[in-house]
Formats: sequence, structure tokens, C-alpha cells
Amino acid sequence: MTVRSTCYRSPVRSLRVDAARNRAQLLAAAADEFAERGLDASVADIARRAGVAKGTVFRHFATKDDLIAAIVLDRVEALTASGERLLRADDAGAALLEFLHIAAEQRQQRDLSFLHGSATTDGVARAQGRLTATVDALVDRARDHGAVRDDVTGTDVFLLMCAPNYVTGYVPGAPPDLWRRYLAIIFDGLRPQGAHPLPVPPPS
Amino acid sequence: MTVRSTCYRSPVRSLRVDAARNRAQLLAAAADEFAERGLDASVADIARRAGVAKGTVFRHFATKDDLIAAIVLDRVEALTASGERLLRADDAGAALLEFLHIAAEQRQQRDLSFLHGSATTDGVARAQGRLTATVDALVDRARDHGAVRDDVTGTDVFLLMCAPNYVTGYVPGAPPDLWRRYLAIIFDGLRPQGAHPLPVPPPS
DNA sequence: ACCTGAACACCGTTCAAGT
DNA sequence: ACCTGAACACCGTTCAAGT
Repeated sequence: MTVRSTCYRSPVRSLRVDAARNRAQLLAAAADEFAERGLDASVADIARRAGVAKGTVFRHFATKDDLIAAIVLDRVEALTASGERLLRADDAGAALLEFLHIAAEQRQQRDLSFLHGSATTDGVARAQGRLTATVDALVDRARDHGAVRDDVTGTDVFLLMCAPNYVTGYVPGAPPDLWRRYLAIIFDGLRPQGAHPLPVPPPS
Repeated sequence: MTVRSTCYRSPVRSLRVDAARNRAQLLAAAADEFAERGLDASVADIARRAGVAKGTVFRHFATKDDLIAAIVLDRVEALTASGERLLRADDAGAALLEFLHIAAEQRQQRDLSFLHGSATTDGVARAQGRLTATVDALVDRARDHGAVRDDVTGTDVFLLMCAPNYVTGYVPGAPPDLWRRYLAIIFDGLRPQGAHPLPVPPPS
């Protein structure tokens, strides 16, 4: 059985042509508007940019948060794909580091500071689950390779993944790749050399 | 000459008794409301909780952001005081680590996730400047003590300071001290042992 | 089946009228 | 000098009316 309960589920076939076009333009307009004005860009502006009426936004996305979630979902899935590709790399340590670079670059490119955040749909939760599984695998390989300390889990790395962008997010005239500095520091903290025991067990 | 241009400057003498009381109750009510409902608790609710009319809020704080800034300012100054006290500790490395513990605990206690954030008044900027200077001194001492790597600055530590709370902020059923785990990992990244060269120079 | 735009509730902010 | 509450502009969301 094909699930079709909600209209904002994700790329679904059997949308009327105009509806499909509107949905796509809405997502593009929202991504641009959020990138320019931040998350409190108004739904009215997004609708105008997409060339539809305000009501149409809410036909496709029940809520502004659902619209945000749809965008986040795309990014999370793209990142998962990158991670899965890197699982086949030779150097497991370098693969994990490159994954973290890709994650940070993606978040830098178009303001994705809202990966962490309030907009959590079931779909996003599931996608984050798949991403976590991928990060788990990357970390396991890196650990076997001696590139990551024994007491660090995939969930730890998943959580720390967003920190470099967060940390540099509010530095006024920061160069766009300042996050590299803090990723390097944090990654040094993940290495086995000179690791001190951790005071609290990992979550979930 | 005493500056008295704006009314929301900070604890200022020569407020009428009722005004001073209202201001204090407003700050307390706002802190509580923000802690409970997050930063988009409504000004109306805050006014009701403080027992004043909505208009009174804007007499004391020109803007909702200025109200937030006034609270943030208190916390930043308290943290600066803790840092200055720790400058007189024997073990400079332990002092820096304890400072970071105090910072994280303060942020955990009442949701201070908005230290970083949009609410930046001149007053907050100045207070953050003083806090940065204090962190600089703590880091310099720790570096001289061999507890922190040579290529890390006070600004680096200032920026990384908030990461442990951020990282754990969105973990659903997280124990309230989970931040300790990520502070430990990041602090290991700040140590001289096994440090790899950093790819980008520090900011400002 | 989908789109539109008027209407609603809510929110931050302003300000004339009060004491 | 300060407080009050009605009024305003704006925003997310709903929905009856259209195609």
C-alpha cells in the first residue's frame, strides 16, 4: 500500500502538473528566502517569490515548520548519501574527517543553522535516524583504524557535527571557512592520542 | 558626567520607587517566562506575570530584544566575575576547566541558549568584551602552565565555550549534565598532547 | 483537485489619556 | 515621571468561494 495521507510528505507522484510546479517553486523560494533573511522570513514573501497566493503555501505544507522540515529533509538525505559514499574510502580516518568537512560546507553554503532546531517532522526524524546510522558506521571504521578514541560513539560525532558552524555563526566579519579551525580542534579531541576519560556516558 | 540617555541602560539610581520595582519584577518575570517557554514567550505574558500593563514593558525596554539583552547582560557579567576570581587559583589548567564548567552550568540552569544570538546591545557587546579579556587571561595562564596548546587563543575558547550546551540542547531525554561529556572532548582538543596544526588563523 | 484572497487570532510596538 | 489600555501593523493559519 502506498502511503498518501498527508500532502506534504515529499516528492510524490500523481500531483496535478500545476501543483507539482508550485510545490517545487515554493521549496526553492523558501530556501532562498531563508538563506537571505533567516528563518523568520515571512510566508507571504515566500509565496510572492514563488508566484502563488499565501493560501497555496499551506495547501502544500500544513505549517511553516513543515515547510522548513521539507528543506531540512533534503539536506539531511544529501548528507547521508555523501556519508555512504565515504564508507567505501580506503583511509577510514580521513573519510570521517572529510565527511565532517562536507557537513560543515553544506551548512555554510546556504544557511542551514536550523538543522538542529524546532522543525522536526516524523520524516526528518527518520532521515536523521538514517544519517546517524551512517555516522555510526563511519566512526566504527575510523575507530578500528585507530583514528578515533575508543570511548566515542557515532552519536557523539553526530551531535558534535554542527558545533563548528554554530561556534562561528555569530562572529561578525568571520572568513567563511573559519569553521575549519574549530572542526580541527574538536577532531583533535576525538583522536586517541592524549585522550582523558569521559565523565558521562553517551546518550541513547 | 553621568550618562542617562536611555532608560533601559542597567541598574540606574533615581528611578521612581514604583518604576524601580516594576523594572525588577519585569526582569524576573521575563527570565522565568523565557526559561519556561523559550525566547518567544509573549511580551503580554511577561507583563501579566510582572503585574503591569503591556505598555510598561516598552517604557523600560525599548524593544523585546532589549529586554532579552538586559538579562543576558546580567549573566555575562556574573560569568566575568567568576572568571576573574579563578584567575587567582593555583592550578591554571584546572582553573580554565572549572571556568568552562561554571559557564555551562549557568547556561543549563536557566535556559541561556540565547547568549549567542540576535539580542546584542552595545551594553552586551561591551560586557562580552570584558568577558573575552578575562577568558584571554585564563587561557594565557593555562598555556604558560602547559595545559593548553600554543596555537589556541582566548577568543577560540570564548567561542567554543557555548558548544557543549548547544550540542546537547536538542537531545530529547538527555540527562542535564550531558554537556560534561562534550566539554571533556573539546577540552581534550585544546590540550597540547597530540595537537595537529590548525588550518585557519583565529578571528579578530 | 487545486488555487485564491478575505478573514481571524495573535504578537510586538506606539501613543494619547490618565495619575 | 510613570502607567495604562486602546489602536496599529504584521504575521501564521483557516476557509468559503472560485476554476
